[in-house]
Amino acid sequence: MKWTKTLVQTLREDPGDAEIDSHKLLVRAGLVRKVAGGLYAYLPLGMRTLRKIQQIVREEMDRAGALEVVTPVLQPSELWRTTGRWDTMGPNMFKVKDRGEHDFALGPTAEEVFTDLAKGVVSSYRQLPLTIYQIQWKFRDETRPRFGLMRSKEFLMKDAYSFDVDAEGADRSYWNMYHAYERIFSRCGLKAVPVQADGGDMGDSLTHEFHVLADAGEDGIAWCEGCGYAANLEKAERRADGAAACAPQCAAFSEVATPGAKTIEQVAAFMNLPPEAFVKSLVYVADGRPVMVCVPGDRDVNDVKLKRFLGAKTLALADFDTVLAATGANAGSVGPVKPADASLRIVADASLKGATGRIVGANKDGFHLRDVDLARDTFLKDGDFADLIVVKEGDTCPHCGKPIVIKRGIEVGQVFKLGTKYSGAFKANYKNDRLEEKTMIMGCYGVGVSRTLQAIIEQSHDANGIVWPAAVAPYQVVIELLDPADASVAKVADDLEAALEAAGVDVIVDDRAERPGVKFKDADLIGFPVRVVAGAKGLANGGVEVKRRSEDKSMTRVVAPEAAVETVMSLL
RNA sequence: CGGAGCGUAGCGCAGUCUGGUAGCGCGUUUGGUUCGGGACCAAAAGGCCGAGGGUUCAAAUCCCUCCGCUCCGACCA
Repeated sequence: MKWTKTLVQTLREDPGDAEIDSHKLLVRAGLVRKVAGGLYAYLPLGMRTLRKIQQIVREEMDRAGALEVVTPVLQPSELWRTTGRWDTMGPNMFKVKDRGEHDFALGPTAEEVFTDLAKGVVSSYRQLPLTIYQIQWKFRDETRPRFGLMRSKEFLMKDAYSFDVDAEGADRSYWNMYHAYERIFSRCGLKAVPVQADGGDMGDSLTHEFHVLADAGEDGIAWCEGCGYAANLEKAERRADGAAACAPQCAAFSEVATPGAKTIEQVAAFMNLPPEAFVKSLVYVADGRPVMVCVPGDRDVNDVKLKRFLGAKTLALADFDTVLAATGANAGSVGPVKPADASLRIVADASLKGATGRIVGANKDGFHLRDVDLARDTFLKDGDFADLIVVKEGDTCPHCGKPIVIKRGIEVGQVFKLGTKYSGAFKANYKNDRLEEKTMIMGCYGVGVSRTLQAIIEQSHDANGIVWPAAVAPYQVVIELLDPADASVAKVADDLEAALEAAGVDVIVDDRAERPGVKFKDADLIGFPVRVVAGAKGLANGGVEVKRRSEDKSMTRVVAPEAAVETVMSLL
């Protein structure tokens, strides 16, 4: 391909609305252009890379035995009502009506469609196990699209769904996809790590997210250098060491006036004590009933863990009136000792078990209690303690006891055991060999294709631009034809282009009448993995110059034009 | 959905406070000189100043309404 025959428009300056490097580079290198907030057009270079990632995904899915299909973007509301998600997905889903006032969704995912499809197509155990997938555009009405393709309203996603006769089969399907994902990301030149994640509405289901570690990542990941434990912060556990008792014996609790001090920070400053000396008490409403949660003063409640522990369907912080009614005080002065509502359920983080000598809210505005012994002064029982806080850097790894570090990650894929949540709702059954009706066991598996494109850039760039892994580069090789007007030099470039194309290499020839500096800058910005320079001066000095994008200029190899193909191939 | 900021040429921005008829850099086009890491000179094209309404002799500029975008937070398969 000749540069002048395709459409490459690079920008010298960063786009004003881009925040992170990969977003800036996507636009500057001419891969995408914004159409509107969260909506992007892919230009030829971006399209080529997107297709290469798709192709890798497709090949690995096929290799794993999954079958490609495609289902409509536009999905009838009936399917979503079957699982109740028409309502529970809420405003995240784009909803539209046809002229007959029938409701449709622009698919944000496709569990319903695929389950319904499998129900219609599968009737016998002989057809199972089955994994089907598609690569299709998905739509989410994001509250805040940001970071370019990372969080957009429309994105390309590969979603796969497995159907099995039993739990063991579902397990095999799960790990089959898990390993396919390892291959996909590895072939994309990405270091993606599987981390344990929360199953959301799916209960204790096994699920892993694949994350590309990057400072720009939106998810926090707890990471143990000791044993390799990796978990999304929503899920991450810690080993809670028992609280130390005060010595030799605790005084009875007493009231302290703390006028105007609402937050732990304020009370801690007022009493001149560290936040750890306090117990932070928050009132939530779980399935319509208020619940108080106690955590150490310097820690945050993990809503996901709390929701799971309470077995609640809905969970949110209580409003001020509810807090007042439950405790007798306004937020900022509430605590687990004698709340106004004596039947208020109280739970506490495991690290508070045995805690003594703590300061808690007095359930009376402007007052706190000191020297509180949780066992002595509250009705907390052993069963009310659980791991309920967000893991922090330095916490103890639950498996090996080493300290945990916190990293940031970009989620590029997730594998998920669904069980019978969807197949049950749709009565997606099959007949076993004894003519019994059985429900299929499902799993679902997603890869964010467009997001992966950006994650690759985020993980592989330098000050000059993108450094594409060869497998996903828009072109693997750029030939810098420095003297396009010189017929003999142009012929060298043409011959090399033809020879490389014959060898199956994607190559672009920069045949623009630009100065060399401009061409080099653009080549670095776009990040073609291998660069060949064909110039009159170089040819007079022995041949063409070959180097990798990732290499310093000093690594440049000068080779005779006839030998260039071999050199290039060895560098890819 | 709360808080903050911004909408002026394809891109990045100034001009707005203090109203007087539109500017800079990059990019684009033409000509010339250059030519191995984003050259220089000359000329040119390109704007309903986000939209609508109001004030005024006069509005990019002041006032009102709406829309869009970005950031922080909340939320998030």
